[in-house]
Amino acid sequence: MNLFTHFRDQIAALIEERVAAGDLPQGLDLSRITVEPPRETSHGDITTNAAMVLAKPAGKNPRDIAALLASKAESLPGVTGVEIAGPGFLNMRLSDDFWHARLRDILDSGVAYGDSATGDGAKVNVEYVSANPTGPMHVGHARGAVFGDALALLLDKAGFDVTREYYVNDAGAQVDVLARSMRVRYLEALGEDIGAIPEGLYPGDYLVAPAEALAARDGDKWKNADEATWLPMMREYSINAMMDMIREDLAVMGVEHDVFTSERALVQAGKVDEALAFLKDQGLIYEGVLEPPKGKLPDDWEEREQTLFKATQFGDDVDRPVAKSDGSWTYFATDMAYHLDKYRRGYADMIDVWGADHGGYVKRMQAAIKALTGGQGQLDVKLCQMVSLLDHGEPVKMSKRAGTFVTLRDVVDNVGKDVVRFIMLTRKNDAGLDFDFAKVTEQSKDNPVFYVQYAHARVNSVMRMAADELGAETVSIDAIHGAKLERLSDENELQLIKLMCQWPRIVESAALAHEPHRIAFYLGEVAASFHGLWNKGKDDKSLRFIMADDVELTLARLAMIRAVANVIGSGLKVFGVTPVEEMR
RNA sequence: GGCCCCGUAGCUCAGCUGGAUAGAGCAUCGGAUUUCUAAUCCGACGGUCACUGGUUCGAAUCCAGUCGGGGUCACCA
Repeated sequence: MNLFTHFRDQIAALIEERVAAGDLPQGLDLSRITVEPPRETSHGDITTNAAMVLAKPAGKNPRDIAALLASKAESLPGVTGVEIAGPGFLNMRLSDDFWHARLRDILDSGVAYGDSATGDGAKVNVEYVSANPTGPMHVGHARGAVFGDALALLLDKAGFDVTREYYVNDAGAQVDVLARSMRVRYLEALGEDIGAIPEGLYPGDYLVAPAEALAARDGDKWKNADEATWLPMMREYSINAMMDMIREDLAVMGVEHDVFTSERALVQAGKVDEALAFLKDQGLIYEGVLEPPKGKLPDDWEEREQTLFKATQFGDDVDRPVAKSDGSWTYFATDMAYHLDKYRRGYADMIDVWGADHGGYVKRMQAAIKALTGGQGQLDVKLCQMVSLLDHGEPVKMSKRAGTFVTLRDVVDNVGKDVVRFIMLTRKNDAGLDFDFAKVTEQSKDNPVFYVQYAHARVNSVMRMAADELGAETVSIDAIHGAKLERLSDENELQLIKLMCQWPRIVESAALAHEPHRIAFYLGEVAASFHGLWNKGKDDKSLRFIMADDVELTLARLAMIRAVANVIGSGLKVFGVTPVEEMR
């Protein structure tokens, strides 16, 4: 239960009552009314802006409206006090019983706590990674991969029907380059002296193994074949080999897609012709000459007639070319067809995760979707900024040529997938991110992964200790679930419970905003609150979780920290991070 | 030059899509603790939310412009 939406509904009902009673006018718009936790805890447990929002349309003073609602709000179940404050806030205090009941909810739900029906089963398509199938994944891809994956998990938790998709860019010129590079390695595998890899081909040694496998499978069958014969074959073979490699890299990170869509297949199925024909029918495709960009002119600028899409009609800055001079489609054209395809598969809601260097591409894609779906489809593009790899504050040098190229695999092998995933999600997607090998593996509170994981481990540690001290029977799961939660009356304990009760609300807002990083900050808060309580037990022995002479109180406290583990476990699950039981 | 993102404490960043006196962690300073519950704890200092206007009951948040940083800019994906 999201208690904030719960009380929002209650407040809305109160308002309807006043409307029925004639105290407030008909037809008020209640959509802007919010119920949220006040920033200042002295203002109570929940607060609503209802009176202020309604003041103008109702033609009344906000404090008068607040007064109108206050007396009724006082008798709502769970509410123990109501105050009117400031310009017309309605602040409410909730009973300890109410909070204990919410704690019970957390215990009963386990890591499913926070699951929400907000999405109402609506279909959402999240496209992420979509790296070119021309080599292994590097760290730059990792952020988008983790972000997209966590966003998908988050939307899923919030009740959306999510599909994770990977768009395979296997139609452009670069896969021909890949095929040619593979052929060189193939000849090498057959024992030929290939010398240096020719300029313009991919020199990476990741092609060696698949080329050897090909030579082992087919022998010298392709050695003297015509290009027209070997090129398509090499292309297909290489793409498959690279995609296998990419899938493996992703699997190491725990990233799995539901659907892989091939650009080449789209083109071959005529989807691009179809999309373009549709636009042409609407008069949105024309032959024309673009103005040169304002300011400095590219040196190789020449006036050129091309086939253009009227993107300007849908909010873009210039019209965009859809065909190359050799007659093939531009990337944009096939991408239009791809997004139309997604829309037709039932995804009016689309999310694309791209690198920030593709920012200039957003407007045209959104313009295209507007045109292709008659305004019915929606695309939110999440741009991920660069990750700087550091070690003890010093940049890790990355150079393909020098061979110090850091692959995703290297990083995961070094620090583990859980650390990579968590750290990648500790910043907003559109902000840069430092990934310092030394820092992210440090066991200190400066390290957010450690801090959060440690809280989870500490809960389990206390559980083990309780079993030792009091006997496993005494503190069994059943005993904990049957605990007398009303024994939790300390202010700090109640604060921790209240914080945990925000989890459903955090899930919903993060999901709707497409911002998984909020979860990382929230988990940090829960961990801090829990560690804080634990530390208080050092000074004040009566606050320790395990009170040997008061089993009833111990069980209540164990229930509380069990809930902490549930909330943290639930959050880590959204991140695709495995909670640890123990740290040694 | 056009467009997009960013600008919040000395540093690294939050700020719940418009709420009340703008928060946290480092760092600095001042105390506590001399040990075990498992990787110390508490407090203080610190702000023109880049700037200027606008929208309204109310703006760090939305809009316009200015300044500064980054990205990007016609057949590469």
